[in-house]
Amino acid sequence: MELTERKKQILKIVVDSYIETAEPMGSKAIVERMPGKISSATVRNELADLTDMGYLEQPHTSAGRIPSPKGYRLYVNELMERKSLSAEETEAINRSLSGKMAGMDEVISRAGQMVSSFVGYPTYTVADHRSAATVRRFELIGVDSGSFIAVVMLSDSRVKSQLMALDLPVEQGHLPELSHLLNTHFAGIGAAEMNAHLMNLSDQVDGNWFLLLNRVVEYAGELLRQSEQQEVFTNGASQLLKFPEYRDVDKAHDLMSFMVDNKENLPVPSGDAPMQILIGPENVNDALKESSVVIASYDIGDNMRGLVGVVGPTRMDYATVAARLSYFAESLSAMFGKKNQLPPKEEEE
Amino acid sequence: MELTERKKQILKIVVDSYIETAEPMGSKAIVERMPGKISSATVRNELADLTDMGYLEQPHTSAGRIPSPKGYRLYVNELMERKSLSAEETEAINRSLSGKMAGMDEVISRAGQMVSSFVGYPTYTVADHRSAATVRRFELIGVDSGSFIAVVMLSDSRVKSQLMALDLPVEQGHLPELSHLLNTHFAGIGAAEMNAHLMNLSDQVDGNWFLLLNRVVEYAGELLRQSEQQEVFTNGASQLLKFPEYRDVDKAHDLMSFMVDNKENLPVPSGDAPMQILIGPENVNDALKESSVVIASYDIGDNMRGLVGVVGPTRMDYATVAARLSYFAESLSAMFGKKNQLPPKEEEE
DNA sequence: GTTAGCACTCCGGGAAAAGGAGTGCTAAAT
DNA sequence: ATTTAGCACTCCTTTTCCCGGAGTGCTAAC
Repeated sequence: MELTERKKQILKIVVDSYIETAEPMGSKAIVERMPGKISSATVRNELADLTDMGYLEQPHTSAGRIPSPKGYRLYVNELMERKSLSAEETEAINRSLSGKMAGMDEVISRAGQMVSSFVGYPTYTVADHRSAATVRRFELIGVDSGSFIAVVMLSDSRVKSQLMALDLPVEQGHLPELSHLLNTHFAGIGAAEMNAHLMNLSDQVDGNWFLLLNRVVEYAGELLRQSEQQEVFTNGASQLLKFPEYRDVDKAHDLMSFMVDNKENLPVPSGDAPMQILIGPENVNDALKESSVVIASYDIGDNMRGLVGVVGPTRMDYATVAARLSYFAESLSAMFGKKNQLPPKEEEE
Repeated sequence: MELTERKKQILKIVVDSYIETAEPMGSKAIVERMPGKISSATVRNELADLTDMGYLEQPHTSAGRIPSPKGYRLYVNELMERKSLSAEETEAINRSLSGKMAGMDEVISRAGQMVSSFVGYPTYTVADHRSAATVRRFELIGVDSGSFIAVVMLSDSRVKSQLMALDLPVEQGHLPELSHLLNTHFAGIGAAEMNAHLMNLSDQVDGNWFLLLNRVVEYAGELLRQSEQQEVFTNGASQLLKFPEYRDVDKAHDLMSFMVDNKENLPVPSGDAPMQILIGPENVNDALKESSVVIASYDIGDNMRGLVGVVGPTRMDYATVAARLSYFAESLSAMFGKKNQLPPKEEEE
């Protein structure tokens, strides 16, 4: 059977309507939205065909039609109108992006929140380190006789620091030497190798020094492990409750706790496409089989990519989500990808 | 009318039962739990009295009784058994606390998660700065000709740092001098005064230097404003869905989105008590009128207190929550309050 | 003060009935 | 060959009604 233009037109009407109302659509309602004159009986024939072909489904014998995953897929690939954002929308997104963000860490964690409130669905974010992070530079700053600040600059240009105190006296004069030691032995290597190097040093340096070095290296190792860990953050899970498909508290609870407790299993993009849409059963994970996910990634320089995913019912408003999400991703890429690792210079306020 | 011992005993049974089952309790069921022999008719008389006195309520004429907020209040103040934790429970809590936590920031944000998973209710956390934060020390570290690291140590011992790049050349040799300038002019003062001081400097120092200083001071100011902002974090909101009182999706949604969008209005402790319980209508906020909140605070040194609140239905298991929460708060205080501002030294793993 | 007995209330669940939206099919029209 | 009108039929949804049970409040006796 052939997928005529008219069939596509009808399919699009059904999907658009179902996305909006979450109600099955019948032949009469379709006629009203069709251009030209056509009878409901004709539409019914077309609907029967579309159902045979697998693009539509019938909740029960005498109900209207709703889109099947296959129907959504066709809709997303061919039928849906690529929306462009209105001036107000781009303006609003720009405004939310222009707020103060102290560093990339914050960008990543905030991006999810911002996207979630803009698209009206829950989101999740991941910082994707293309290559394993290493320490680019150590620096020790003396504070007083018992404590010092360890500053660690990572290969992805993040800088982390922490006050450290030791029970033994920290001789300020030696800190530059110790920094140098750290930089020569522990810069540019992975967390795993650090421990080995540390062992080697254990009998080469003074015991007190070793304790201090050990402490700093442990801290650095922790940072590296953290960044390899690809922590996932979720935002706005409660937005799910707005949708009738999650009026069933158990369904809502299942998905929400999946998003919280099983974050690691949320999908990540498989190809290189800037945006990816996974519809219902296309998701490998059971908990997502009745939901859809839209994933976009953005560049934040230094071999890092941010990833933000939008989760919603299969009846998600793909056109709007895709438009907003891609604008977001592009804006973020523009802000961070270009001027490598620099925070945005904000003029306003 | 007088509140006899027997009335209290009955009240306690009703509250205990209702907390467990969420079902109204009738006179027969009460008799089964009463020691000694007593008839259901007698219990009914007592129930009628307790209802008159406002400690119990009747969902409808021919249903059993449920506790009123006043009943919960009495229960919490006098009746409930102060539970002590089992060895397994303290062990589990200790284990969760012993994990790596890189700094106080992380402690605060993790505490909420840990408590939430331990008590089985959603939580929120606030970092409460007793006194306004200031910068204790600035330090600039040269990286290359165009960039440097700004390290800012705050009065609460947090250390923050960020890589900064400027369009103008950063002369490494001048950084110590600039650090000194920052420390003499901007240490120990609030964010507001910083701007004034900056103005004064604008014509005293070289233009390029000023740009650099400006950048660092702006960063520091942002950090100070952030810490004054008392950001609230919420955790585990989805746990609400477990409770029958939130099977009504709208109620769940109301409370959940309140916890997310109106975080700032979540209650903070009013007195000095280590723990505070707000029951139903005792909450000023409408969204919480049918829920209860248990708040505890813990000491994390340097004039800072962490605050963690547990949110649940009025039928919350106060005894267990209070026991676990106070153990948590005490443990955290012990870890951080004592050895001022130091991260826990973890031996294991 | 306590208890047995009893009439009464009201909720909750299940069955039956009514209503309605929508379909599929047939046969006629284009 | 496609489109259309007509109609019987299906099945969901809502409403109504009925019944059983849990629990109460009251009265009268202990």
